[in-house]
Amino acid sequence: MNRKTRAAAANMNVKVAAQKAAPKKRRSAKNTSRKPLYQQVDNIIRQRLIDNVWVPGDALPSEIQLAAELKVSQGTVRKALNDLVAENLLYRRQGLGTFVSEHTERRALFLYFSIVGNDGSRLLPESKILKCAEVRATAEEAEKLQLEPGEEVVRFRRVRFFNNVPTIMENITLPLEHFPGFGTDVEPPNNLFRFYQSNYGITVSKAEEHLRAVGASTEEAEFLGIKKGTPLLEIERVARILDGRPVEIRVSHCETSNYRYAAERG
Amino acid sequence: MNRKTRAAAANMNVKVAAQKAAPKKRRSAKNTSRKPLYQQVDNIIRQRLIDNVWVPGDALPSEIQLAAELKVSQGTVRKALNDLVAENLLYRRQGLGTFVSEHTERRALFLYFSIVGNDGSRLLPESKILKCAEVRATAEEAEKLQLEPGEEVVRFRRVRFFNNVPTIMENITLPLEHFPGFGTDVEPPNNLFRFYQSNYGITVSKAEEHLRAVGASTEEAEFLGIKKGTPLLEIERVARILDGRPVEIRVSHCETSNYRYAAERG
DNA sequence: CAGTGGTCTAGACCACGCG
DNA sequence: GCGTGGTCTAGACCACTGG
Repeated sequence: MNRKTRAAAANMNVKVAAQKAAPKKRRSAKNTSRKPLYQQVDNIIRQRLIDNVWVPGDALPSEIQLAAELKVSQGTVRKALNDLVAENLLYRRQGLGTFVSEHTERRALFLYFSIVGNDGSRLLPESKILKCAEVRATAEEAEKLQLEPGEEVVRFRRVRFFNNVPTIMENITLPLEHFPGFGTDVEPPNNLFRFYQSNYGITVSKAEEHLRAVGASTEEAEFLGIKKGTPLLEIERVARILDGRPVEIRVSHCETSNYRYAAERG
Repeated sequence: MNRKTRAAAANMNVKVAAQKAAPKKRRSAKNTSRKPLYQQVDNIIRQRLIDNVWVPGDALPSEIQLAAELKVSQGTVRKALNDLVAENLLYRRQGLGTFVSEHTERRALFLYFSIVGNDGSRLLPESKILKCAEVRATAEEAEKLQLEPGEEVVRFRRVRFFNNVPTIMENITLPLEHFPGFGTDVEPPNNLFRFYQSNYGITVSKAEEHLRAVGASTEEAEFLGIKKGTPLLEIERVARILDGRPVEIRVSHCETSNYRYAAERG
């Protein structure tokens, strides 16, 4: 349902910091704040993304318009925008404009799903939810989600399939505060990040993953059709929104005889 | 021993592509090649790094000097340099200059070693080599190292310790062609990438990693003090040099009850 | 065609590191 | 003080997109 609380915004005091060069004349006041102009511009735009002044899919004003509004040169705006593009928050298309990134299927697949076939092929799994409940956060969950101990969370478990072969067992924990009605009012779909975005206005922008090897539990062995104790790849992920606040914990156990977790370094 | 074959270089025909604007006058020939100027500059610098015209630790000429040499504006050189900095090939220090990146302990730790403690702490393991031999590449090794099947490689096995606790078992394979005398003339040290760089002029610049869960072999169980079949985290890594050619395969099996593999996404 | 981002230039001043 | 990279501006032209 609903979407974007779209802040009242845009009535903010524009004017970035201080004045720049009057190329041939005297210098006047210097940059009063400490940060470079383009970082201030970056922060203003970033804050507008956080405040949903512009939501995923929207086009931003053109460089020239932003430059005029913020009283800086086009080049300074460009640098700020390019930094945001490098962070995957925006993308630009020549001749069209600058847009807020969305969690498309493709984006989810390449940016937040690291499991590939043994040959390197990428495919998105299907999902089946096993159970779902509103419960109190454990101490560990509360710490990772920056909640008070005992605060309410939604916790659910699902199994994921590649070509109808069960391969991954997942536990997902969400702070109930940010996801009212989750799992009771509506059935969560396969692509959760897009769901968070379209239904709760919550855009995941980065995540940390920690991996280890564990043995399959009795339940996992049953679902995955393997022996108890079979080595599984555990991926624990904490996903964060634009301002860095954590909004999801996901612990996945993957059967890796036919799949791999892929990463690049350097 | 030795280092840098430092190409004869620098006698190359400078002059990037075509001529730029004479701001107020007529336009002349356009950019004859297809690529943007700054990419051509990037490629020239990149090639000089590949050719060891500049070796790790060296300072590059200043932006102004490069701009003059290549007949482009300082801004164009700057963009090319910043792109290379973003790839970790160079680094810049205000007031000092632009330098070629080295494989320092710190760089190795943060860029190419992903194992952290359960609390997120980073520490470098010690190593003990178990065996080392020059052998023929298997079909799989040959394919991953882009060699002809049966070509000679150096293969060695080592165990790695955190605080004297054996935690990781590794198999490493190198093409003998690039590493003459490896493991016979000299004992390979703990930090291999720096060793490759200082002794063979080979700089690893990126790597792909593939992870899965496996059970400990009899030998691994013995060395790591665990039961056979205990789940271990397998990290298979192919390391590449500047021009993309693979130079090392490393397969690590990590005992992850006290350690994690850490990654960031997004 | 007008409007967008992409490239390129020229030149100014700032901040830093070192002698 | 001088040379380095870092920031910022102004303005030109190119390349792509859409109506």
